[in-house]
Amino acid sequence: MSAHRILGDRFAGWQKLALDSSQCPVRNLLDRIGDRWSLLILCALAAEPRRFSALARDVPDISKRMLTQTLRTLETDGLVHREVEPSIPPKVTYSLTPLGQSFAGPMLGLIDWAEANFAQVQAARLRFAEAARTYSASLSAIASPAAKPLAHAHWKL
Amino acid sequence: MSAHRILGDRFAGWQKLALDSSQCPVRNLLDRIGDRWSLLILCALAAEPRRFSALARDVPDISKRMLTQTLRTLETDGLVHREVEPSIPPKVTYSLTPLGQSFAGPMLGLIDWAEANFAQVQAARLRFAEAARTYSASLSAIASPAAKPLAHAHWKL
DNA sequence: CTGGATCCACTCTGATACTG
DNA sequence: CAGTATCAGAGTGGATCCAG
Repeated sequence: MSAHRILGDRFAGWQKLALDSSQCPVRNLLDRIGDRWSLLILCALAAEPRRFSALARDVPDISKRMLTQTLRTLETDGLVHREVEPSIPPKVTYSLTPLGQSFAGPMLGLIDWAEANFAQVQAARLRFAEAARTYSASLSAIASPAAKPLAHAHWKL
Repeated sequence: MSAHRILGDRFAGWQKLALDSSQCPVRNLLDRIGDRWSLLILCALAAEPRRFSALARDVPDISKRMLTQTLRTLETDGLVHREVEPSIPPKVTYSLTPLGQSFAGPMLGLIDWAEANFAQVQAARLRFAEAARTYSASLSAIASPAAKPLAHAHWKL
């Protein structure tokens, strides 16, 4: 039985719960990793535990604000451990918890798919853009001669 | 070799590309599935091809606006196929493309993890909330007697 | 060094009304 | 039925300045 059939069967069971976002595991998960930075930080920490400033360097273009915020959320959810060494200046080291490491498997699956199929996605986008261009060109080509023939035009596209 | 180590090794290779969001497969993928509805719609379509109004019924609380927009994006990326039957009233059926079906595997991995570990995440949140409550209580307890002792207090937490 | 606080711009989303 | 158009509100992320 293929994966997409299993997935479909699974879906039916959610419909009652999905109404309540806080009770749906999938919605909850997406609220966390669906942002711009969580996955990237998780990947960085999977490589090795890092200090705050090391993360700021290695995760491109993230601001301190978002780094702090994202780390705090991941810590709250038990995916990341925060270790404070009370020296001056302070050293704070972040690492993956066992729970965080267990997430690496599914995450890797997702990443593999993304890398393997990115070219196809890009190709699909190009096809779509080309189709839209051709369509609008055909529209403007017949715009002057007649006005009414355009009715329902997009139904037939 | 464990998944989180492999993931870490992978991360190093991105750092040059991750600067350019449009060239990073992972960033691109997140831009799509990171929203509220894409994954839910993909799951619904994995069960079986559906018409627009059927999707609107089965995906809880989605507005027509977001349904249209999300489907269009998924179609642009080549994950969803849009079939128009030019009758009156029109019938539009959406289904997964082969590319969309191939995504079901990684997606299922993610969902399995979410369902298996949701309880742990919730527990972690409770622990965190409790810790915060205890901490702020201890703060207010010593707030009156002395003002200075609070310095660096959160370092020691 | 590791953040917290504030202000601002932008995006995402939903509600409503209209069209072919 | 299957959308599109427009508006308004909430949420998100960034820049900057400040503090322990």
